[in-house]
Amino acid sequence: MTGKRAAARAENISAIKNHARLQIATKGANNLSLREIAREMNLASSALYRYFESRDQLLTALIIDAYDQLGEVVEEADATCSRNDLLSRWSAMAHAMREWSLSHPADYGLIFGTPVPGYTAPDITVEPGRRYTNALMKLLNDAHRAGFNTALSLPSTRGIITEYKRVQTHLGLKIPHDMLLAGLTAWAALFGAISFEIFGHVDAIFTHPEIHFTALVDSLGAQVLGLTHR
Amino acid sequence: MTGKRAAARAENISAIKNHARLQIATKGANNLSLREIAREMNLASSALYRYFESRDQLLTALIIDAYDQLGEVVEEADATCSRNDLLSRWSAMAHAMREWSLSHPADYGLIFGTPVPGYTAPDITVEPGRRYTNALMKLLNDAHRAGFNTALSLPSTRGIITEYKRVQTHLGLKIPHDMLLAGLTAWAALFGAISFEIFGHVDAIFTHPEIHFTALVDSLGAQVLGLTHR
DNA sequence: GCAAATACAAGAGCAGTGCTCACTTTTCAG
DNA sequence: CTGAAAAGTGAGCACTGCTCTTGTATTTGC
Repeated sequence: MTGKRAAARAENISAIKNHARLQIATKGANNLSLREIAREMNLASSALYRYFESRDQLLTALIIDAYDQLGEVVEEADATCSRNDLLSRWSAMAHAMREWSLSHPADYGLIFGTPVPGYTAPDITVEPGRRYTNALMKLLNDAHRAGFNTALSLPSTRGIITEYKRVQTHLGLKIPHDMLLAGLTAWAALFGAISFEIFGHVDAIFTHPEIHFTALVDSLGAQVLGLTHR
Repeated sequence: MTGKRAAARAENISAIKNHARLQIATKGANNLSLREIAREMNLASSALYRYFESRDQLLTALIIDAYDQLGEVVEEADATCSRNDLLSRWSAMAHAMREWSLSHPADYGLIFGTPVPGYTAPDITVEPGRRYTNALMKLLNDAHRAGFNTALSLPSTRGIITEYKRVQTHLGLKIPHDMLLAGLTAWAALFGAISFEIFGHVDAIFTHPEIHFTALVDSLGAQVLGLTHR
């Protein structure tokens, strides 16, 4: 089959993406300009449409890449830890996520920031989007199987039981509901903290955000596993 | 001073804002078009520049409005509760924030979503931006003065002590460091949860997000106040 | 009350955008 | 070697934010 051509095509696609990423990082996703990419690549603007159907499709490709990168980073961090050391695994994954986010703020904004009202992410994005969540879910499952019990208890109202049962089956989790709540809380706090930092809402508050982040992650981990801290 | 003219001006300004809000809600902040606003108002596009220097300035005005609305909603929710019922106050404020966010997703995205890289929010936005935070901070202070103690304890490393001292003075908080950590965690989890819901990251997971949200808020409140849940 | 100052509005125009289409050039397979 | 498919071109459409000049309405100082 094609040799020269396919190689050139793959190279062009990644070159376009790289230029796009740089533009998004410097001028924002709104100001991503296909024409400018074309200019930088010494190409007619219309030539780009041989590689991406539209601006939105380019963005979708970048979103998928970002999800994949994040997932890989998290999986790698998890893999470096001893399977039984659940606290370390959680901590490693959380810090890996923060560091990736800080070094790729534009990509982070792309996947966790304001979505375009009309634009519903294509189905192709859901699978890579689940990659990092799956790693966290596995950790929860492992924690349960290792015999950990969350400290907090949740009210057993009718509503929450049925709701969390659905969540369990949907996420493929077989853990007690209180642990599920603790896990979801940790998940929310993690992203809340990272988002605040990335989006510049705590610039004036912290001088060393990583110190606070470490404390936050440690206490969340201890809470999920039901350990009195230290 | 001016009578007819000033009234017309104020009316025009709010009319422009309303059109802008509608556009942002339906087509996203990126696709906000001054020309389209002008068309809808039967005005020349250049006439809008008598009211707002630029597109960015219009957005800034909307951001300030959004912060103010959010702050007001939170303050009102707080005011409906008995001063001593700290759990209810926390719960009321949290739910008020979620409900405002759900009914004003575009405004939420404007203030908590992906910022424009080059665009640093003008100083005018910081004061209204602190309004809702101040309400939460006051709650933390009141909780401390009422004698509550957070359950979790944090490691007293050199770094975190100096860092949190800075945070204390910056936020005007005189509370123990462990309570500060618990408060910041609750803050992050609250926004993480709301962001996930508004930005559509949990659409497939929850069928009744408010049920989970209630459980989340309750357990966070109990944790900050050092209560074993229920 | 009237003229001067001020605010408002209009419209043409500039440089930029995403995207399409007819067209030419390059590459690859049979 | 040839013909089809892929890649690249450039003009053009309808749109954008924003500026500048020109004309009109309103407010203000005298």
